Amino acid sequence: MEKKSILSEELSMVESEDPGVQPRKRMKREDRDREIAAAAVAFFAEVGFDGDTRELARRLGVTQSLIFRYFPSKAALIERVYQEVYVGRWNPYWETIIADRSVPLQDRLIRLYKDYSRVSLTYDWVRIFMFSGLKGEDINTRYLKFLKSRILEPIAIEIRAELGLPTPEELPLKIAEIELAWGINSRIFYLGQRKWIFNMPLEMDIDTIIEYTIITYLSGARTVVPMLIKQD
Amino acid sequence: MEKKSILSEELSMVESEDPGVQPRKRMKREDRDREIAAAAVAFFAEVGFDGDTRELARRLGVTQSLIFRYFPSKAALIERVYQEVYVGRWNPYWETIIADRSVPLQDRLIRLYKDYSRVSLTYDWVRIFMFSGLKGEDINTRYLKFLKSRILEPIAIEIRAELGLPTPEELPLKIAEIELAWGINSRIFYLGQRKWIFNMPLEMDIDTIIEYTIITYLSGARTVVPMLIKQD
DNA sequence: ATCCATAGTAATCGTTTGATCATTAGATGT
DNA sequence: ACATCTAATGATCAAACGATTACTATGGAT
Repeated sequence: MEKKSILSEELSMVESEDPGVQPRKRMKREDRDREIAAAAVAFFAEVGFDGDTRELARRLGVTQSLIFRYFPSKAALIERVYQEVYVGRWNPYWETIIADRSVPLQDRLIRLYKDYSRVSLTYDWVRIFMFSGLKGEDINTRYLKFLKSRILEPIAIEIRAELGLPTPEELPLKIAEIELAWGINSRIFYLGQRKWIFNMPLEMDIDTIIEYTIITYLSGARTVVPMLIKQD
Repeated sequence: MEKKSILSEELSMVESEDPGVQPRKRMKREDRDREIAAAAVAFFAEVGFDGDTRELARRLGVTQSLIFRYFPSKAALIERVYQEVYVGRWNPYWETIIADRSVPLQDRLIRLYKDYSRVSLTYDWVRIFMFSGLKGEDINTRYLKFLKSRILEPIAIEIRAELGLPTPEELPLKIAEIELAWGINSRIFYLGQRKWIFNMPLEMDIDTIIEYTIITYLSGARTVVPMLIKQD
């Protein structure tokens, strides 16, 4: 692919064979580390975790062996990608929005999901999430369990309060109530899948869809939740 | 892996090294073709399309080269998998359920999605759909466009009728109305993802969740649809 | 019983890919 | 200007993988 003659230094001022050939940048260990990690997120999000390290190196403008001087193995690099995406992008603020009863529930949910979608409806996030899930990584399971306890169950609790129904202390949350909250989440996440995986461009503004989604669900909840908490 | 001494024929009656070693089955071309295709669906659903043909052959109990005697390339085999899954499993009956106004809309939708879920919420289907989507195949886009025209838009039309609102001829369907139908679909499909990709076992019966989902959506639709068709 | 079309195999080729290691060169302190 | 530390390179290995080809053996027709 790339020719490197012995005369290359004589030609160094003239050579412009490739637009992306820097002479050889020497970066601080920490900076290069972050650069590789960031590029790996974008690269694996695009082609999946079977993407080869040579192509990743090419996009970084470095040699393939350099990647292995920063990460002991490809698996370790992928582990780092998970850290960047799952751990690094969680915003604890989301958890506080839900519980703030000085704001109407509908407004809270709309604000929450508009904000959440800024992170979880990005190209990188949606695709990494699916690639790692399909790979069988348990980090997805852990993430969703975390999401369930920090977002979905709180939503179910707030719907109880909104409808003037018993608190979870008085009457434990039914599984079906949590399923309802899963419903909101699945609706939103699927928008990202349509856009970033299935190549079905959304014909509406995402924020507007989120508004309709929340309104629809709250309206549905008013009918369904009183009904389902009466059952055994 | 597999030892084959010159004496193997002498031992042929005694040898039981592997439970799965048949002497060498000679099948009719058409049967073997279908067998390979079926095994390929299950295999690629499990490991993704980067799964190697040697492993697939091992599971079939044949040599790797045999696969290439039935399919000119791995890409052709994958194409066959798409045919099996996308084309082969669509049931035109679904389209007729929706339009049957002798049955209450809620019942029609529940019946439709219970039946649809028997196909599209299987291990193979969910995973093949995601793997091919992530691979960038346009068959997913085509499938979803088909689904939109055959299922989602009809649902939006029936909701209009149910609520005594103008027909699409009188007032064209709004994008937001179709989005609502996407909402039902995403909710259902996500159940399959939780179960078959994210390893989050569902704590409720799928059929029951489908019932609640339809009820919730119809209830939400009663509130939202009259609201959104009034807008410009 | 024999023939023969063809289902199936074994061996092998050329790439691709993760990983290793000896060597080169860029920045920093003195 | 020089020495030194180490970031970065280039060459290479071994295993994995898609694909090809020459050969083997099975079962139905005669």
